[in-house]
Amino acid sequence: MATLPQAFAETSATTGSDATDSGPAWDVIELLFFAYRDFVSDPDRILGDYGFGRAHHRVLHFVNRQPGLTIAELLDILRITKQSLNRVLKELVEKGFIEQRAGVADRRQRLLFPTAKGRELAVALAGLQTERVTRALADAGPEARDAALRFLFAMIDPDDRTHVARLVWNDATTVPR
Amino acid sequence: MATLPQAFAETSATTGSDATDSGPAWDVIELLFFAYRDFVSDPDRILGDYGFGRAHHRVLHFVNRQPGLTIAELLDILRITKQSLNRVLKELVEKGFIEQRAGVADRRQRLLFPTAKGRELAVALAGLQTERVTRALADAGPEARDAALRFLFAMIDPDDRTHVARLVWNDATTVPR
DNA sequence: TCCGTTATGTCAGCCTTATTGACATATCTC
DNA sequence: GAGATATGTCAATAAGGCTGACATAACGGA
Repeated sequence: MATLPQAFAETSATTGSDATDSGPAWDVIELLFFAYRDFVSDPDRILGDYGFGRAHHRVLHFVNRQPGLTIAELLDILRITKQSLNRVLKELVEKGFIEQRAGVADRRQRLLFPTAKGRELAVALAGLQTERVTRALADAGPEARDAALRFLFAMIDPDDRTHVARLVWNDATTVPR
Repeated sequence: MATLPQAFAETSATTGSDATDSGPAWDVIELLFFAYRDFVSDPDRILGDYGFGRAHHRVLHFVNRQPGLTIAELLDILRITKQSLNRVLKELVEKGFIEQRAGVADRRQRLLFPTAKGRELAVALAGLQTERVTRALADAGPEARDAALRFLFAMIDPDDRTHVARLVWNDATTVPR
Protein backbone atom coordinates (compact mmCIF):
# COMPACT_ATOMS: atom_id res chain seq x y z
CA MET A 1 0.00 0.00 0.00
CA ALA A 2 1.09 3.55 -0.62
CA THR A 3 3.13 5.13 2.08
CA LEU A 4 2.40 8.73 2.77
CA PRO A 5 4.99 10.99 4.32
CA GLN A 6 5.27 11.28 8.07
CA ALA A 7 3.94 14.82 7.90
CA PHE A 8 0.75 13.45 6.41
CA ALA A 9 0.11 11.14 9.32
CA GLU A 10 0.77 13.99 11.71
CA THR A 11 -1.64 16.34 10.04
CA SER A 12 -4.13 13.56 9.85
CA ALA A 13 -3.80 12.74 13.50
CA THR A 14 -3.81 16.35 14.58
CA THR A 15 -6.83 17.56 12.68
CA GLY A 16 -8.55 14.23 12.86
CA SER A 17 -11.44 13.79 10.50
CA ASP A 18 -13.68 16.40 12.02
CA ALA A 19 -14.46 19.42 9.93
CA THR A 20 -13.16 21.94 12.43
CA ASP A 21 -12.38 25.25 10.81
CA SER A 22 -8.65 24.80 10.98
CA GLY A 23 -7.80 26.85 7.92
CA PRO A 24 -7.87 25.96 4.25
CA ALA A 25 -7.66 22.31 3.26
CA TRP A 26 -4.43 22.88 1.36
CA ASP A 27 -3.61 19.21 1.08
CA VAL A 28 -6.88 18.12 -0.51
CA ILE A 29 -6.94 21.14 -2.82
CA GLU A 30 -3.44 20.49 -4.07
CA LEU A 31 -3.75 16.74 -4.38
CA LEU A 32 -6.87 17.26 -6.48
CA PHE A 33 -4.91 19.60 -8.71
CA PHE A 34 -1.99 17.24 -9.20
CA ALA A 35 -4.12 14.12 -9.53
CA TYR A 36 -6.31 15.73 -12.17
CA ARG A 37 -3.33 17.25 -13.97
CA ASP A 38 -1.81 13.82 -14.51
CA PHE A 39 -5.15 12.09 -15.03
CA VAL A 40 -6.09 14.18 -18.06
CA SER A 41 -2.57 14.17 -19.46
CA ASP A 42 -2.61 10.47 -20.33
CA PRO A 43 -4.92 10.63 -23.34
CA ASP A 44 -3.21 13.67 -24.84
CA ARG A 45 -0.70 11.84 -27.01
CA ILE A 46 -3.33 9.63 -28.65
CA LEU A 47 -5.68 12.55 -29.14
CA GLY A 48 -2.93 14.47 -30.92
CA ASP A 49 -2.62 11.70 -33.51
CA TYR A 50 -6.21 12.35 -34.57
CA GLY A 51 -5.97 16.12 -34.43
CA PHE A 52 -8.22 16.16 -31.40
CA GLY A 53 -7.91 17.89 -28.04
CA ARG A 54 -9.36 17.42 -24.61
CA ALA A 55 -12.64 19.00 -25.64
CA HIS A 56 -13.14 16.30 -28.26
CA HIS A 57 -12.30 13.68 -25.68
CA ARG A 58 -14.99 14.87 -23.28
CA VAL A 59 -17.64 14.93 -25.99
CA LEU A 60 -16.71 11.53 -27.36
CA HIS A 61 -16.57 10.07 -23.89
CA PHE A 62 -20.08 11.02 -22.91
CA VAL A 63 -21.60 10.23 -26.30
CA ASN A 64 -20.04 6.80 -26.11
CA ARG A 65 -21.29 6.28 -22.60
CA GLN A 66 -24.82 7.53 -23.33
CA PRO A 67 -25.64 6.64 -26.92
CA GLY A 68 -28.61 8.71 -28.01
CA LEU A 69 -27.59 11.69 -25.93
CA THR A 70 -29.15 14.96 -27.04
CA ILE A 71 -27.30 18.22 -27.58
CA ALA A 72 -29.08 19.77 -24.61
CA GLU A 73 -28.07 16.96 -22.27
CA LEU A 74 -24.49 17.18 -23.43
CA LEU A 75 -24.44 20.94 -22.88
CA ASP A 76 -25.69 20.38 -19.38
CA ILE A 77 -22.98 17.85 -18.63
CA LEU A 78 -20.10 19.83 -20.07
CA ARG A 79 -21.29 23.28 -18.97
CA ILE A 80 -20.14 25.02 -22.12
CA THR A 81 -22.02 27.01 -24.76
CA LYS A 82 -23.62 25.41 -27.77
CA GLN A 83 -21.23 27.31 -30.05
CA SER A 84 -18.24 25.77 -28.32
CA LEU A 85 -19.78 22.34 -28.36
CA ASN A 86 -20.76 22.63 -31.98
CA ARG A 87 -17.25 23.26 -33.19
CA VAL A 88 -15.77 20.11 -31.68
CA LEU A 89 -18.87 18.05 -32.32
CA LYS A 90 -18.80 18.99 -36.01
CA GLU A 91 -15.22 17.78 -36.25
CA LEU A 92 -16.05 14.51 -34.55
CA VAL A 93 -18.93 13.97 -36.97
CA GLU A 94 -16.89 14.96 -40.04
CA LYS A 95 -14.11 12.59 -39.09
CA GLY A 96 -16.57 9.75 -38.55
CA PHE A 97 -16.43 9.25 -34.79
CA ILE A 98 -19.97 10.37 -34.02
CA GLU A 99 -23.26 10.07 -35.89
CA GLN A 100 -26.37 12.21 -35.56
CA ARG A 101 -29.92 10.99 -35.99
CA ALA A 102 -33.16 12.88 -35.64
CA GLY A 103 -35.14 12.11 -32.50
CA VAL A 104 -38.02 9.71 -32.88
CA ALA A 105 -40.63 11.29 -30.62
CA ASP A 106 -39.24 14.81 -30.98
CA ARG A 107 -37.72 15.33 -34.37
CA ARG A 108 -36.10 18.62 -33.40
CA GLN A 109 -33.60 16.72 -31.32
CA ARG A 110 -30.33 15.47 -32.75
CA LEU A 111 -29.45 12.25 -31.00
CA LEU A 112 -25.76 11.52 -30.84
CA PHE A 113 -24.29 8.06 -31.31
CA PRO A 114 -20.72 6.86 -31.47
CA THR A 115 -19.67 5.02 -34.62
CA ALA A 116 -17.66 1.82 -34.34
CA LYS A 117 -14.56 3.95 -34.81
CA GLY A 118 -15.80 6.31 -32.12
CA ARG A 119 -16.40 3.52 -29.65
CA GLU A 120 -12.94 2.16 -30.30
CA LEU A 121 -11.25 5.48 -29.61
CA ALA A 122 -13.37 6.18 -26.55
CA VAL A 123 -12.53 2.81 -25.08
CA ALA A 124 -8.83 3.20 -25.88
CA LEU A 125 -8.73 6.55 -24.09
CA ALA A 126 -10.70 5.24 -21.14
CA GLY A 127 -8.30 2.32 -21.03
CA LEU A 128 -5.34 4.60 -20.50
CA GLN A 129 -7.08 6.39 -17.68
CA THR A 130 -8.26 3.12 -16.21
CA GLU A 131 -4.67 1.93 -15.97
CA ARG A 132 -3.82 4.91 -13.83
CA VAL A 133 -6.97 4.61 -11.74
CA THR A 134 -6.55 0.91 -11.18
CA ARG A 135 -2.96 1.28 -10.13
CA ALA A 136 -3.90 4.15 -7.82
CA LEU A 137 -6.68 2.15 -6.18
CA ALA A 138 -4.41 -0.81 -5.70
CA ASP A 139 -1.79 1.51 -4.26
CA ALA A 140 -4.22 3.18 -1.91
CA GLY A 141 -5.44 -0.07 -0.43
CA PRO A 142 -8.61 -2.07 -0.89
CA GLU A 143 -10.79 -0.03 1.44
CA ALA A 144 -9.94 3.17 -0.40
CA ARG A 145 -12.14 2.53 -3.39
CA ASP A 146 -15.54 3.12 -1.87
CA ALA A 147 -14.29 5.97 0.26
CA ALA A 148 -12.75 7.68 -2.75
CA LEU A 149 -15.92 7.26 -4.78
CA ARG A 150 -18.04 8.63 -1.95
CA PHE A 151 -15.72 11.59 -1.58
CA LEU A 152 -15.72 12.40 -5.29
CA PHE A 153 -19.47 12.06 -5.48
CA ALA A 154 -19.92 14.37 -2.50
CA MET A 155 -17.74 16.98 -4.21
CA ILE A 156 -20.40 17.45 -6.87
CA ASP A 157 -23.00 20.21 -6.53
CA PRO A 158 -25.87 18.70 -4.54
CA ASP A 159 -28.39 19.78 -7.20
CA ASP A 160 -26.52 17.75 -9.76
CA ARG A 161 -25.91 14.55 -7.90
CA THR A 162 -29.04 12.72 -8.97
CA HIS A 163 -28.31 13.58 -12.55
CA VAL A 164 -24.69 12.47 -12.29
CA ALA A 165 -25.64 9.29 -10.46
CA ARG A 166 -27.94 8.41 -13.33
CA LEU A 167 -25.20 9.02 -15.87
CA VAL A 168 -22.55 7.14 -13.97
CA TRP A 169 -24.40 4.11 -12.68
CA ASN A 170 -27.31 3.55 -15.05
CA ASP A 171 -26.13 1.28 -17.75
CA ALA A 172 -29.42 1.79 -19.54
CA THR A 173 -28.51 3.54 -22.75
CA THR A 174 -30.39 6.71 -23.48
CA VAL A 175 -32.57 5.44 -26.25
CA PRO A 176 -34.58 7.61 -28.65
CA ARG A 177 -37.92 8.12 -26.98
CA MET B 1 -23.27 10.10 5.48
CA ALA B 2 -23.74 10.31 1.74
CA THR B 3 -26.03 7.71 0.26
CA LEU B 4 -24.95 6.35 -3.05
CA PRO B 5 -27.42 4.83 -5.47
CA GLN B 6 -28.25 1.16 -5.24
CA ALA B 7 -26.44 0.54 -8.49
CA PHE B 8 -23.25 1.80 -6.88
CA ALA B 9 -23.42 -0.73 -4.09
CA GLU B 10 -24.08 -3.45 -6.63
CA THR B 11 -21.13 -2.54 -8.80
CA SER B 12 -19.02 -2.24 -5.72
CA ALA B 13 -20.07 -5.61 -4.42
CA THR B 14 -19.73 -7.27 -7.81
CA THR B 15 -16.31 -6.02 -8.77
CA GLY B 16 -15.09 -5.89 -5.24
CA SER B 17 -11.96 -3.89 -4.74
CA ASP B 18 -9.69 -6.08 -6.77
CA ALA B 19 -8.22 -4.64 -9.90
CA THR B 20 -9.57 -7.32 -12.21
CA ASP B 21 -9.56 -6.20 -15.79
CA SER B 22 -13.31 -5.76 -15.96
CA GLY B 23 -13.33 -2.99 -18.54
CA PRO B 24 -12.85 0.73 -18.15
CA ALA B 25 -13.37 2.29 -14.73
CA TRP B 26 -16.17 4.49 -16.04
CA ASP B 27 -17.38 5.46 -12.61
CA VAL B 28 -14.09 6.75 -11.26
CA ILE B 29 -13.28 8.50 -14.53
CA GLU B 30 -16.59 10.31 -14.60
CA LEU B 31 -16.73 11.17 -10.93
CA LEU B 32 -13.29 12.72 -11.25
CA PHE B 33 -14.56 14.81 -14.14
CA PHE B 34 -17.67 16.04 -12.34
CA ALA B 35 -15.93 16.58 -9.02
CA TYR B 36 -13.18 18.62 -10.63
CA ARG B 37 -15.63 20.54 -12.80
CA ASP B 38 -17.49 21.80 -9.75
CA PHE B 39 -14.36 22.15 -7.64
CA VAL B 40 -12.72 24.67 -9.97
CA SER B 41 -15.95 26.50 -10.68
CA ASP B 42 -16.23 27.94 -7.17
CA PRO B 43 -13.46 30.53 -7.40
CA ASP B 44 -14.49 31.74 -10.85
CA ARG B 45 -16.88 34.45 -9.72
CA ILE B 46 -14.37 36.08 -7.39
CA LEU B 47 -11.59 35.83 -9.95
CA GLY B 48 -13.75 37.63 -12.48
CA ASP B 49 -14.03 40.63 -10.17
CA TYR B 50 -10.27 41.10 -10.36
CA GLY B 51 -9.99 40.43 -14.06
CA PHE B 52 -8.25 37.15 -13.37
CA GLY B 53 -8.81 33.65 -14.72
CA ARG B 54 -7.97 30.18 -13.55
CA ALA B 55 -4.38 30.50 -14.68
CA HIS B 56 -3.91 33.43 -12.29
CA HIS B 57 -5.48 31.40 -9.53
CA ARG B 58 -3.06 28.54 -9.96
CA VAL B 59 -0.04 30.82 -9.95
CA LEU B 60 -1.20 32.80 -6.95
CA HIS B 61 -2.08 29.64 -5.09
CA PHE B 62 1.34 28.06 -5.34
CA VAL B 63 3.25 31.30 -4.76
CA ASN B 64 1.21 31.85 -1.63
CA ARG B 65 1.85 28.33 -0.46
CA GLN B 66 5.56 28.39 -1.23
CA PRO B 67 6.79 31.92 -0.69
CA GLY B 68 10.15 32.29 -2.39
CA LEU B 69 9.23 29.92 -5.20
CA THR B 70 11.38 30.28 -8.31
CA ILE B 71 10.10 30.56 -11.86
CA ALA B 72 11.60 27.19 -12.72
CA GLU B 73 9.87 25.46 -9.83
CA LEU B 74 6.57 27.05 -10.76
CA LEU B 75 6.95 25.95 -14.37
CA ASP B 76 7.56 22.42 -13.18
CA ILE B 77 4.45 22.45 -11.02
CA LEU B 78 2.12 23.94 -13.59
CA ARG B 79 3.57 22.17 -16.65
CA ILE B 80 3.15 25.14 -18.95
CA THR B 81 5.66 27.17 -20.94
CA LYS B 82 7.46 30.16 -19.49
CA GLN B 83 5.74 32.42 -22.01
CA SER B 84 2.33 31.36 -20.73
CA LEU B 85 3.41 31.73 -17.15
CA ASN B 86 4.96 35.11 -17.78
CA ARG B 87 1.80 36.68 -19.06
CA VAL B 88 -0.31 35.88 -16.02
CA LEU B 89 2.57 36.40 -13.61
CA LYS B 90 3.19 39.86 -15.03
CA GLU B 91 -0.44 40.78 -14.44
CA LEU B 92 -0.34 39.48 -10.88
CA VAL B 93 2.77 41.56 -10.21
CA GLU B 94 1.38 44.68 -11.89
CA LYS B 95 -1.82 44.48 -9.89
CA GLY B 96 0.11 44.05 -6.68
CA PHE B 97 -0.65 40.46 -5.72
CA ILE B 98 2.84 39.07 -6.16
CA GLU B 99 6.32 40.52 -5.59
CA GLN B 100 9.59 39.45 -7.14
CA ARG B 101 12.96 39.59 -5.44
CA ALA B 102 16.31 38.55 -6.75
CA GLY B 103 17.66 35.33 -5.27
CA VAL B 104 20.22 35.68 -2.53
CA ALA B 105 22.63 32.91 -3.38
CA ASP B 106 21.82 32.92 -7.09
CA ARG B 107 20.89 36.36 -8.27
CA ARG B 108 19.61 35.13 -11.63
CA GLN B 109 16.61 33.66 -9.88
CA ARG B 110 13.45 35.66 -9.34
CA LEU B 111 11.90 34.55 -6.11
CA LEU B 112 8.17 35.00 -5.96
CA PHE B 113 6.35 36.19 -2.87
CA PRO B 114 2.70 37.00 -2.29
CA THR B 115 1.91 40.50 -1.04
CA ALA B 116 -0.55 40.99 1.82
CA LYS B 117 -3.22 41.53 -0.84
CA GLY B 118 -2.08 38.38 -2.60
CA ARG B 119 -2.27 36.30 0.55
CA GLU B 120 -5.75 37.59 1.25
CA LEU B 121 -7.04 36.64 -2.18
CA ALA B 122 -5.33 33.26 -2.13
CA VAL B 123 -6.84 32.45 1.23
CA ALA B 124 -10.29 33.65 0.15
CA LEU B 125 -10.20 31.41 -2.91
CA ALA B 126 -8.89 28.45 -0.92
CA GLY B 127 -11.66 29.13 1.60
CA LEU B 128 -14.33 28.64 -1.04
CA GLN B 129 -12.80 25.37 -2.13
CA THR B 130 -12.31 24.30 1.45
CA GLU B 131 -16.03 24.71 2.09
CA ARG B 132 -16.78 22.25 -0.66
CA VAL B 133 -14.04 19.85 0.41
CA THR B 134 -15.03 19.96 4.06
CA ARG B 135 -18.65 19.32 3.28
CA ALA B 136 -17.71 16.49 0.94
CA LEU B 137 -15.50 14.84 3.53
CA ALA B 138 -18.18 15.13 6.17
CA ASP B 139 -20.65 13.71 3.68
CA ALA B 140 -18.41 10.83 2.75
CA GLY B 141 -17.90 9.76 6.33
CA PRO B 142 -14.97 10.16 8.69
CA GLU B 143 -13.00 7.20 7.46
CA ALA B 144 -13.08 8.52 3.89
CA ARG B 145 -10.56 11.29 4.42
CA ASP B 146 -7.36 9.30 4.58
CA ALA B 147 -8.49 6.91 1.89
CA ALA B 148 -9.37 9.77 -0.44
CA LEU B 149 -6.01 11.44 0.15
CA ARG B 150 -4.18 8.18 -0.45
CA PHE B 151 -6.11 7.65 -3.67
CA LEU B 152 -5.44 11.16 -4.98
CA PHE B 153 -1.78 10.91 -4.09
CA ALA B 154 -1.49 7.57 -5.87
CA MET B 155 -3.03 9.10 -9.00
CA ILE B 156 0.04 11.30 -9.41
CA ASP B 157 2.89 10.20 -11.67
CA PRO B 158 5.23 8.10 -9.49
CA ASP B 159 8.21 10.21 -10.54
CA ASP B 160 6.51 13.28 -9.18
CA ARG B 161 5.22 12.04 -5.87
CA THR B 162 8.21 12.97 -3.75
CA HIS B 163 8.14 16.44 -5.19
CA VAL B 164 4.42 16.84 -4.63
CA ALA B 165 4.63 15.42 -1.12
CA ARG B 166 7.21 18.04 -0.28
CA LEU B 167 5.00 20.80 -1.64
CA VAL B 168 1.86 19.57 0.04
CA TRP B 169 3.07 18.52 3.47
CA ASN B 170 6.19 20.53 4.16
CA ASP B 171 5.10 23.66 5.89
CA ALA B 172 8.65 24.94 5.70
CA THR B 173 8.47 27.91 3.41
CA THR B 174 10.86 27.94 0.54
CA VAL B 175 13.25 30.58 1.75
CA PRO B 176 15.82 32.35 -0.41
CA ARG B 177 18.91 30.22 -0.20
C1' DT C 1 -54.78 26.42 -37.54
C1' DC C 2 -52.11 29.79 -35.51
C1' DC C 3 -48.73 31.21 -32.12
C1' DG C 4 -45.46 31.05 -28.72
C1' DT C 5 -41.83 28.07 -27.14
C1' DT C 6 -38.17 24.87 -27.71
C1' DA C 7 -34.01 22.45 -29.88
C1' DT C 8 -30.62 23.27 -32.61
C1' DG C 9 -27.47 25.63 -36.02
C1' DT C 10 -24.69 29.43 -37.49
C1' DC C 11 -22.27 33.90 -38.27
C1' DA C 12 -19.23 37.26 -36.34
C1' DG C 13 -16.14 38.91 -33.11
C1' DC C 14 -13.61 38.55 -29.00
C1' DC C 15 -10.93 36.67 -24.82
C1' DT C 16 -7.94 33.49 -22.25
C1' DT C 17 -4.68 30.23 -22.15
C1' DA C 18 -1.82 27.64 -24.21
C1' DT C 19 1.84 26.54 -27.94
C1' DT C 20 6.60 26.91 -30.86
C1' DG C 21 10.66 29.27 -32.21
C1' DA C 22 14.06 32.65 -31.89
C1' DC C 23 16.79 35.74 -29.55
C1' DA C 24 18.54 38.72 -25.40
C1' DT C 25 20.46 39.46 -20.78
C1' DA C 26 22.43 38.59 -16.56
C1' DT C 27 24.67 35.55 -13.73
C1' DC C 28 26.86 31.35 -12.28
C1' DT C 29 30.55 27.89 -12.58
C1' DC C 30 34.53 25.91 -14.14
C1' DG D 1 37.06 33.89 -20.37
C1' DA D 2 33.68 30.31 -21.97
C1' DG D 3 29.87 27.68 -21.65
C1' DA D 4 25.81 26.67 -19.11
C1' DT D 5 21.77 28.33 -16.62
C1' DA D 6 17.64 31.31 -15.17
C1' DT D 7 14.84 34.29 -16.89
C1' DG D 8 12.61 37.67 -20.15
C1' DT D 9 10.61 38.91 -24.50
C1' DC D 10 8.93 39.27 -29.37
C1' DA D 11 6.07 37.19 -32.82
C1' DA D 12 2.95 34.09 -34.69
C1' DT D 13 -0.43 30.54 -34.02
C1' DA D 14 -3.88 27.33 -32.10
C1' DA D 15 -7.45 25.55 -29.03
C1' DG D 16 -11.20 26.30 -26.56
C1' DG D 17 -14.01 29.07 -24.46
C1' DC D 18 -17.39 33.38 -24.50
C1' DT D 19 -21.47 36.90 -25.95
C1' DG D 20 -24.87 38.43 -29.06
C1' DA D 21 -27.80 38.06 -32.81
C1' DC D 22 -30.41 35.74 -35.98
C1' DA D 23 -32.44 31.49 -38.55
C1' DT D 24 -34.97 27.19 -38.98
C1' DA D 25 -37.69 23.50 -37.89
C1' DA D 26 -40.74 21.15 -34.92
C1' DC D 27 -43.58 20.86 -30.85
C1' DG D 28 -47.77 21.88 -28.23
C1' DG D 29 -51.51 24.26 -26.54
C1' DA D 30 -55.50 27.56 -27.25
